[in-house]
Amino acid sequence: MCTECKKGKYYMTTAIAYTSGKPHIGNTYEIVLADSIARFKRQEGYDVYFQTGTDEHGQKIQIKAEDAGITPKEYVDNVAGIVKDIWDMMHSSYDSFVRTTDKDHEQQVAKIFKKLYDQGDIYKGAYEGMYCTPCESFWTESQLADGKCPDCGREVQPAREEAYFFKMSKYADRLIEHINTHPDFIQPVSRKNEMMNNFLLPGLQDLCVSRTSFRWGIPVDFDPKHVVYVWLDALTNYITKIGYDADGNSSELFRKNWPAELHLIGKDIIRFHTIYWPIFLMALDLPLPKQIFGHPWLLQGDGKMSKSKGNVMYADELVEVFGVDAVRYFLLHEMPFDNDGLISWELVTERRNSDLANTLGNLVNRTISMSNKYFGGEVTNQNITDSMDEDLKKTVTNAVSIVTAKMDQLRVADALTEILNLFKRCNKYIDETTPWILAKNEEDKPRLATVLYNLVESISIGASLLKSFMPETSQKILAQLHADEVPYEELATFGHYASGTKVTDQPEILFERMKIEDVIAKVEEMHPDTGEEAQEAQEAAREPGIDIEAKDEITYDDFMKMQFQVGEIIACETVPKSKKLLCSQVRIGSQVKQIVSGIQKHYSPEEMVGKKVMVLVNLKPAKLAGVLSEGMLLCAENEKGELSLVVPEKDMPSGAEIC
RNA sequence: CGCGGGGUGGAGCAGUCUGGAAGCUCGUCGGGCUCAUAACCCGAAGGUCGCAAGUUCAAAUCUUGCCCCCGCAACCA
Repeated sequence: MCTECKKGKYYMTTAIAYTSGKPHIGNTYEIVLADSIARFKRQEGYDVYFQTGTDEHGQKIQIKAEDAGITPKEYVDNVAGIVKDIWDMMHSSYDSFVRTTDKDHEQQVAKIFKKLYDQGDIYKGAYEGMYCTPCESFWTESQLADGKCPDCGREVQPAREEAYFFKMSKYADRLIEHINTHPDFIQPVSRKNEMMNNFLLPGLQDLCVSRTSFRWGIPVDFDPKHVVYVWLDALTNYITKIGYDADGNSSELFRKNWPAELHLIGKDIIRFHTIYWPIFLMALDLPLPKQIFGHPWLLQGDGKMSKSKGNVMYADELVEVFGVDAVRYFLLHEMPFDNDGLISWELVTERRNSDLANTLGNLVNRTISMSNKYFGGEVTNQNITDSMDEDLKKTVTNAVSIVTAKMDQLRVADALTEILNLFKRCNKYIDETTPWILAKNEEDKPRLATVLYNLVESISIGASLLKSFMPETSQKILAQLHADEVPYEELATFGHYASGTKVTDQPEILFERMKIEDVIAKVEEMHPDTGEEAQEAQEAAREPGIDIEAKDEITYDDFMKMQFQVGEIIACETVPKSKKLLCSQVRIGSQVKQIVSGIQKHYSPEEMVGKKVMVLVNLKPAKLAGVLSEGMLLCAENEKGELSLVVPEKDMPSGAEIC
């Protein structure tokens, strides 16, 4: 037990990250958000237990591993390591990192499955529907497009797959009752109606909880050709990892911490957390979590960068350019409560400059310089007050209650804004009191000392409040001031800084201002090779307008690996599930290849037909939106992103080699 | 009618549930100041709140229709 914790326990979790690949900045957002909440709760005095982790089973991972020629376990070990590294790099203060391949988890999931089966909540049935073999997917009649697979457009066959199902309907009324009587259960509230109207009120369908079509999962012990399918495996991590035991021998940790106070998740998986998870818990006769917060997404904005690169933003690159706390600050500050947020290199740079370099960093720096300049660094409270001090003190001492109120509503961005307002108020105070004028008259020195004391004290309180959001920066500020962190309970009072203390005589700049051009240059340096088309460079050389990033030199042999031929488009149609893709049948010599291209915005299927175009023929085939693509049509792209197919200047026969 | 999100001064957003003087941050322009990281402080300009109709004394906010943008997960080939 935490003896210092006066406010009781607080168990919170993030969703576990799927280990199919390196998490991008949008995935990383969640852990930072969760971490700031966890740290703040600790600061408030709660006994926090904070769990995160990785979800490591499933067909996709099995396939990825096969492609990479390694075992699924090797594959997820690697990715889980990457995830953990990123979480650590962001200074996440989790208490526990669960992996769904952990033995204890796997054992409990198998036991839970058995228990639910024995008590009749899980039954054996069959998944019936139309099956598309290449896509390995079942579809209901209503999902089919013209009687064909909505993904790839191919024929489907009626099929049956044996599977276990969970009887959702049995618990639906109890869940509806719970949601109605616990208005805070689903956050933001707007999501609640969505769940009720779309899923609960129309009647819940039973959930398929096992699969036989792949092996990479937790086997159903009494029927080993099945593996437990995603949700019963993934969601249960919240209880298994803290020591739940289906046989009733749950650990101390579990008995103390369950039910969770907060599940923090992305808005895309709200349904699973607010419907299936509570019902699983009811079936296990466990209490439900207090609150589920479905946060919005962080989308990549369209800065200058993305056009030429199409690259994804990752936390490690952002940290390398901006530093951990600046990235944390951006993620937390920029993310609104129930709308999606935007991120781009430009936006982060601007935010960092204006808020962190100008408002905060410069404030700390100028305050310390003045203390050094006027008093040799010694900060003494002479108690020569003025009416203009009152407003400053009020802003500073009120901050904690406002921040706490915002945090209680999980309005982290608003909480941070409030702390920034405190620092802005300090900057204003400097202008109001004009210390450089006071410094000119010896008789004003006591007043000047008081002004600087008030500033140092205000900054100390602000830095203490900042601790949960930007731990490193908070620490650095306090260190430069030689101030102690102000305990949470005392943040609403003024005057903790020990009068007569000396601040550092060598202030370190907290956040250097950055130029957008420098940031972009640095980013481009990190992406020496994006594997884009070479002809873009030729295009750019001819037109005066466009320069693109230079790529590494290649050898003649490299070039000769690529086979280009003239292809004639003999048929073309849109790809049903996509808004950008066109699927063309391209005749190349005597054969016909199917090629998918992201050019729907620029060409209609009709105008494609009959064109003779440049085709990269020996590109490894891949599926786009479920449709097989066996090559690439070459296009030129201008700065607006407009595309033009590259065609031979004179008429050439289909199949002619381009070299 | 696949699902979902959105259209508010140059940029990013709040406000919409619970109608009642259109707000925040950044940028721009002007002024002030000089302790400081070309920073800080003050002021100003700038908006048919996507379009249309309706309800109302009153609509960004409620109703209906329409237009447009974006995302829907793994290198848009």
